[in-house]
Amino acid sequence: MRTEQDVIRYLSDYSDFEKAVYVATFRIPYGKVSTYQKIARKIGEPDAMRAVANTLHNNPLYPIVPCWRVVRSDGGFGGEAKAAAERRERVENEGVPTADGKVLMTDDIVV
DNA sequence: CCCGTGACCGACT
DNA sequence: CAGTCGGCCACGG
Repeated sequence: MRTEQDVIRYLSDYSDFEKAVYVATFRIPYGKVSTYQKIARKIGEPDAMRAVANTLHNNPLYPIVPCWRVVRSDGGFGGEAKAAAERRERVENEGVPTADGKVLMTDDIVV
């Protein structure tokens, strides 16, 4: 369970949409982040950012698939407060700059 | 097939 | 600047 192929194999029972979401997220490099909207665009479903969020919420491959590296467009972390705080810590531990509980959405860290 | 749900977004009070 | 609102969408019941 390390390569992208492993991820796809594990998700064999999931929909193509879900596979695409997890694979795209799997590609986000350490120390960087992406947004629900960008992931949606990447997989060819520009208006499905909401569905992307739902999918990541049920991430069956945590922590193989780094879902915590996906944030809202404004750099904030959604979801339940406690869980959101954990994701924020993880992101900060990877060296991503934050302020006021939000990621500083600079072009050098947002993929 | 319709309906509710939700880790969203942008525009508009 | 904090809320609200309508639009969008995959998924499960």
